[in-house]
This record gives sequence, C-alpha cells and structure tokens, in this order.
Amino acid sequence: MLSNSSKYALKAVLYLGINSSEEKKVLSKEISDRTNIPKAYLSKILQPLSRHHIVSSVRGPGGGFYLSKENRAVPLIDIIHIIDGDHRLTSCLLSLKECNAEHPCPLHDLVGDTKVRFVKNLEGTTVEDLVADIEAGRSFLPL
Amino acid sequence: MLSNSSKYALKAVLYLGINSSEEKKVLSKEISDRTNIPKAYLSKILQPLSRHHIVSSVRGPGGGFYLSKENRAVPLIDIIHIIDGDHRLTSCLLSLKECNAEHPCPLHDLVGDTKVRFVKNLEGTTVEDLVADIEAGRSFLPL
DNA sequence: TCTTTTTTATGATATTTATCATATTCTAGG
DNA sequence: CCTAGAATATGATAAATATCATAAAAAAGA
Repeated sequence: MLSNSSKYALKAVLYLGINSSEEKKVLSKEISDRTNIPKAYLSKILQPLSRHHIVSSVRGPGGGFYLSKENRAVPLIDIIHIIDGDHRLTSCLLSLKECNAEHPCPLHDLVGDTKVRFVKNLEGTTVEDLVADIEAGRSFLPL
Repeated sequence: MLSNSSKYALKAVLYLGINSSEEKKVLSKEISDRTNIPKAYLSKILQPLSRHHIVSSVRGPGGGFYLSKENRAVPLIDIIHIIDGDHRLTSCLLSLKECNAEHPCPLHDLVGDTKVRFVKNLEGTTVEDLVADIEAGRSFLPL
C-alpha cells in the first residue's frame, strides 16, 4: 500500500506540523531522535520533500526544517506521490494494465470503491487537517 | 497491498479454476506459458499452495495441478495468508502497533472501514465465486 | 575570510523480494 | 525394476528497497 519510505515521510511531516514553525526550525537529528526514523535514511527522504516544497528548510547555523503556511496546505497524496510515484496506490490489485470498471479483473469488485475513496481522502486531506486532529486529541502523533 | 507472489498465486489458482479438473490436470509449464508467470518462480509459489491444500497435485506421468471441489471452496484470504502472512493486509497504514479504532493514528480514519470491508470480502469470497464471475463474463481471466 | 552548523548530494552496504537453475523424489507404464 | 514424466526441494543469482556513511555546498557569525 504505502512504502516504508512514504510512511516515514508522513511521520516526519506530521512531526514538523506539530513541532515546527517559521520561527522554530527543527534539526533532522531531532526528528530522527523523536520519531525513531534512522537518521541518514530520514535525510534522504527529506530531500525530495524539500525540493518539491512539501517541507521548508534553511541550512547553516540556526537552520533546520519547518512547515510554512503553504506547506501545511499540501494534500497528503502529494507526499505519497513524491516518494512512491503515482502508480503504487492506484494500480489494479493484480497489477493488470487492462483492468477498469468496464473491464474488471476478478478482484476488482472486491476492493470496489473502497480504494477509490481512500485515494480521494488522501487528495482531500491536508497536513494541517491531520495536525488539527492530533492537537484536538482525535489521533496521536506517531513517535 | 498484495505482494507480487500472492498476485501470481491468485492468477495461477484462477487459471486452474477455469482450466482444470480432477480429470484434466494441468502442467505447471502450461500455467506459466499461458499466464506469463516465470516458470521456476511459479513452481516455488505452487509448492506452499499444494502443501496447504489450496491446490491439488499429483506427480509423475499424467500428473499435474488441478482444483478439487474442496479447493474451489477455499476463501481467497487463505491464499494471501499462505503467501504473504497475515500481517501485510491488516496492519496499520503507518505500521503502528498501537493503532486501533479507540487509539487511532492520524491516517486511521482515512482508510476507515474500507480496508476492513475489503478483508471481509476476501474472507467471504471463494475461488469458485471468482471462477463463476469469469465464466459468466462478469470479469476476465488474467492471462 | 575562516570556522561551525546545517542541509544537500552521492555512493556504499545490507536486507528483502523476485527470479533462475538444478537436483531429488514420486508415480505410472513398459 | 527400469525409464520417463512430473511435482518437490534446495540453493544460487539478480533486482529492488531500506539503511548507513561521508563528502560537498551553503549560510551565519566572529
């Protein structure tokens, strides 16, 4: 469903959503320590996120990672697409190119709209939505 | 979601569902040729399926693989469990051990019951159900 | 401009998954 | 009981993913 890497990406972004701001930047080492994501691996994941403006970063002393207002408005699906590409989530259960609603593979109706709805949820939910849930105690920050 | 191996397993079982019977056994080579599953890899997948009585097999001249009446009544989830284990399908989206409905991770409600329902469908659907769909033209056999 | 702090980039290793190859066991038939 | 046809078992290789390590670039401050 999701690769390890995109799970880590989501965790890291959520950590920044809760613990960072333009004024309070966070070191990758801190994210790594608190979330138990291996340090060097995390760095490799943060790079494309930074390049694609999912997270913000400044280097040098006093630098670090943080989420800007714009970053917080990013839909979750973008994070997954950047890390996993856009095929992994949407492809047919049997990885058949020719499978669709009009010409369904045998498993097609077993997933039915469930996967479609899940993807729609990922498109319609932003980072700040999840941060709000965590801050309201409706879910917990994965550490 | 599903490993390559369990996709192959499902395809192979469906091929047998359509093309085999107690009287008409099928060589692994034929399955491989028709479904484009690599021959040696397919053999490795058929072995645990045979051991767990998901498919039937006899060796020696005139032998091969086939589905018995009992094999056809096997729910799909069994095939996936044998190949992938039972964690891959049911685990939390972020692979968090502590995630559940009362203590949900931030993504929990995005999947919501959709995954639960999918698994229920896999439990409630048998090989013969899918074979019937294919034979009735409601879906196609993946070749 | 030098040093330190931090991200960014690149490359190396390890682990898992997928694939290939071959030897072994079983069974039917001559 | 010998031979050939098949599944079964085991081990080797390749490719993808995850992880580790280090060097380079940028930015701030002295």
